[in-house]
Amino acid sequence: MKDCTQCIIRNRAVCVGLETDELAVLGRLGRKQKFSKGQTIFWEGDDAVVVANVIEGVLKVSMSMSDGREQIVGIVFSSDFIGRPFGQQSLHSVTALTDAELCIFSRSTFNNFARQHPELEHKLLRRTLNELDRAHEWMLRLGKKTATERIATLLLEMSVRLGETGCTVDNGALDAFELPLDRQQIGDVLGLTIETVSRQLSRLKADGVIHLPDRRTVAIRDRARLQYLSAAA
Amino acid sequence: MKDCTQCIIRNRAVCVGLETDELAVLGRLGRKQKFSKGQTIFWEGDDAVVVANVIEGVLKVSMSMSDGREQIVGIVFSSDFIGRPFGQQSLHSVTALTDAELCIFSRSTFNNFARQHPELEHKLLRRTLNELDRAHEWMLRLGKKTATERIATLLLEMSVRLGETGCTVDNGALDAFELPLDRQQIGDVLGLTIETVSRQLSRLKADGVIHLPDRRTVAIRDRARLQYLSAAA
DNA sequence: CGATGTCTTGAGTCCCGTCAATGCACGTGG
DNA sequence: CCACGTGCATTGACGGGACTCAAGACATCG
Repeated sequence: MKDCTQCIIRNRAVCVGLETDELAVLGRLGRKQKFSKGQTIFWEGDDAVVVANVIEGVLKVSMSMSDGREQIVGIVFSSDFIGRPFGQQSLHSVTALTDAELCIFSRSTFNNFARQHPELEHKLLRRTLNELDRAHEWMLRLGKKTATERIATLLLEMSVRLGETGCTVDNGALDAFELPLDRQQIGDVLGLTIETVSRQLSRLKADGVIHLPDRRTVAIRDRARLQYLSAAA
Repeated sequence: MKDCTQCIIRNRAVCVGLETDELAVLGRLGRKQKFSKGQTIFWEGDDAVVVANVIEGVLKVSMSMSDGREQIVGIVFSSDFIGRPFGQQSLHSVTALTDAELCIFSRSTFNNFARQHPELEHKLLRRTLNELDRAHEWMLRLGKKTATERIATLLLEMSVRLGETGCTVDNGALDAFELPLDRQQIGDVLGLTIETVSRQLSRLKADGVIHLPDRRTVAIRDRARLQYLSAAA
């Protein structure tokens, strides 16, 4: 990596707040790498050898059971951080849902650098606390919500998070967007089967709440109603 | 707080690693406070004004929806940390499941102290990462597991975590323990109704996997089978 | 134009939720 | 000591929402 100061996620990733010279050091420790849609960055159970910043793209974080059931426990976007610093094994896999570009560090290298740069650890802490909040909200969804509520909640969240991925901070929720997930993956996020997902989406479409121009595209036609259906806490 | 060096969670809480003099400063910033079973430390939606270490007791971390549905998103034990540093609002409530004693700090005071003590922030980061791992495992449970699997998993986890609460690190899983949760709360952890919980427990008892001497006590008679039923990932 | 993978739709089933009654432990007061 | 009330927990009957199984529609690509 030649010049982190020009990085498009410079102001949003964990590296924000580092001095120019520190950034230069960090830059020399990492490398950029591209992954294509469907590629897995690392597997559940692997020794957690790498951590990374997401420069571009959308990736899923997932866990699975021995019989093959899979749960997606997180979706990460541009400027998010992946991997498990200060740990031995990663409990989850990370897979690219779209073509993606990452800024990769070996875990031990990153650990060492982080321990010498409290500002970086602080940013990482804040980020992890936010992730924990989000995980808790997902647990509420999975534990207590109906299929319709789950779908509505996910659509709203995707419209917000996909809207955030631009460089500015304050661009609002999108009314139309392309889902980076197929039906199976939506099911794996929400704890539903592919058929239930499909039926729920069809119903929302029939009710005029959303429009589905093609398999991957969602257009929100009645955001207020979708919000109501999501039973927002 | 007079003397943190004598604290029973001295070697397990986030304060581990602080020098004696730093510990003395931190000690003056906090105060010990007792809560009785059922008392709520802070509410979801409140301004997050306090954070705390759990000295003694078991507490639940929960979120709820406007219509009253409640999901327990975490259970915390002795030496765990509660509250939301570096945030404005707490997204969850924390309530004592047993009589408990906490070491409480105002959030802003703690934030300031933490920012000046990277070692403390580091410990907090590790702890938060562990919590995130645990949250992910819970998501897998809630999203993909059957009622039987969820109950079995919870019983095993409780047997382990209740076994850890002693001062030494390496005491193993307990074969008999008192649940700090009533049936409703078990349901709120697992995303099940009270009746389903009851039926599942009765069935495990009838099958000889566990024994239920009284409402709150669980004795594991066949751990291997319980492990099998939990469909451990 | 088939071949393939993904999505949708339908029919039937089952697990869990709902509603309701009963059981059990504990406490209080007659 | 027993009658009674209260709070949980258990158990049963029933219904519904999501899963399962299976077929059909649709798009993409060779």
